[in-house]
Amino acid sequence: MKPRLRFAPSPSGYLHIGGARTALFNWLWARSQGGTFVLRVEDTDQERSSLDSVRAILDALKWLGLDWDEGPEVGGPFGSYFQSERKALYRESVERLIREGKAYRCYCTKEELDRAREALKQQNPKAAFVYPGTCRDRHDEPALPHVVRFKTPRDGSTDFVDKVFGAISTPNHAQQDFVLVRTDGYPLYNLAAVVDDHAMEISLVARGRDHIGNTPQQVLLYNAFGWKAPEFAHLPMMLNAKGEKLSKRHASVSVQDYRERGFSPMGVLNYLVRFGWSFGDQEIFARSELIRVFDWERVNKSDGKFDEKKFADVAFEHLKRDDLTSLDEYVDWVRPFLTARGIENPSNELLHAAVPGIRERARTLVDAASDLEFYFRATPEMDDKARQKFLTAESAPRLKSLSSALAEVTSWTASTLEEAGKRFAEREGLELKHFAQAARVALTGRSASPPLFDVMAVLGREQTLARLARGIELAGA
RNA sequence: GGCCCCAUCGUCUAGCGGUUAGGACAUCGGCCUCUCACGCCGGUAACGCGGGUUCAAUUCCCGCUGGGGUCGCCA
Repeated sequence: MKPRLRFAPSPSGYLHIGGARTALFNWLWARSQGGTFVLRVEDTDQERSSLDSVRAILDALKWLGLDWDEGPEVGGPFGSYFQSERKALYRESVERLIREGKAYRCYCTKEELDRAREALKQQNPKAAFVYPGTCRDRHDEPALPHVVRFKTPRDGSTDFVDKVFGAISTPNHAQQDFVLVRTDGYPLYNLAAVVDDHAMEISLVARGRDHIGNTPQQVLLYNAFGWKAPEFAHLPMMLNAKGEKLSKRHASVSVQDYRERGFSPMGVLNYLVRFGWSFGDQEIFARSELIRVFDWERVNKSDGKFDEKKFADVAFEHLKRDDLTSLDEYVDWVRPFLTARGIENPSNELLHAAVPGIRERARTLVDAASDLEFYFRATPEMDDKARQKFLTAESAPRLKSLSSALAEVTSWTASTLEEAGKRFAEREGLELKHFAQAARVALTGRSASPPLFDVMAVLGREQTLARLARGIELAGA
């Protein structure tokens, strides 16, 4: 049997980096097994769900390349893939439970319960409020406003085997009569997830460890319905540097943030996959390789702390290596970042020529755009400090003779230019370092750039000589 | 507090009874060099504690300690 997996985000914000990791693990397993990856939108909370969030989450998943076989936009045999459109199914299911005495209507109001919860908290801040079962055996009056609660068995235990954590057993007395349906008729997470996972024939549910506590409740539901529960795999949590739940207070937590910061999709995925999963000493993976080697055996149990430095390094590795990011991809990806810097329609040819020289020094696409900018401005922006330090009166005559020497070069390539430069240096009794920085500032406006003769080769004869001329002017003044 | 779970360098991790406890990031030196990077070489740095089991425990078991999750008409 080919596995069916799902990612079931609730559309109440952007795609969280932890959510992206959950999606990734599900996707990887589906892809590696020739299974199906389902995307289901859990929008049963009318208050918090929004279409904008749906849009943002789909966009982020697409950007990451986590494509889904069934779900929004693509449809599938088990639709709708929006829970808000599946109310009838939940209603039917829960009515059956009530009929069979496995669930009951509860007429306690939220206000009453909140008050009780509050009162208990006053008495004992650490005590947890447990619904006392007031309506368990109350006379049923379906016309009155009510929620529906599950009639949790008072004794025994609920067990399941987790693919990551192994056997987990929870005594039923530790559970309470949890709510299945709200007063407004909308189902709650546990009910909707179970009904849908069953209806959509999900065979393995992989999600964050913060869900491990309601797995027993879901297993209870599967049993009550007489359905076979799927397999479960819980992933260790991603914590912030202090070991707390990851929040935007301490780091960027949305996928969109990393996209905007100029990380590549695989850079993001690679960091995420190594968080809680390992493959010997290997740190860097291409997408296809990941699909080939991913498995649950190597998923860790212990939580980890999110490390932006490591993340940045992994992302850089992907941008740097052309076996991981092709030149064409790089050019496509960096283009919007150049546009953001005011460079309209950067030439494809120039980009292809210039990118190889900057990719090993630009840690992100944002840096890359910054490093590339001078190529696209006939008069590059001058860094004042660089100019004062290197475009000195002493440098002017040197640049002048260098310029003349270069003007003689007939075949304008990095190696012929370098030869010409070295011959020039020898003739003048100079070393490269005596004029390289001045030339660099003239050509790029900065004191740091790719190797001088590479820059000249990319710039071309005309631009090189024009920029040197301007540098000489600035230096001579 | 109840219930559940976890425990190797600062961080991510390898290790699945016998290793000089390995790699990566970070950090600190150095090399390379026309700058900045990349790259290369090297250093500092970990098995939480206490009991068992065993000829032998980082590894298996128990306890402790520490950490995390959860206890909603959120998901």
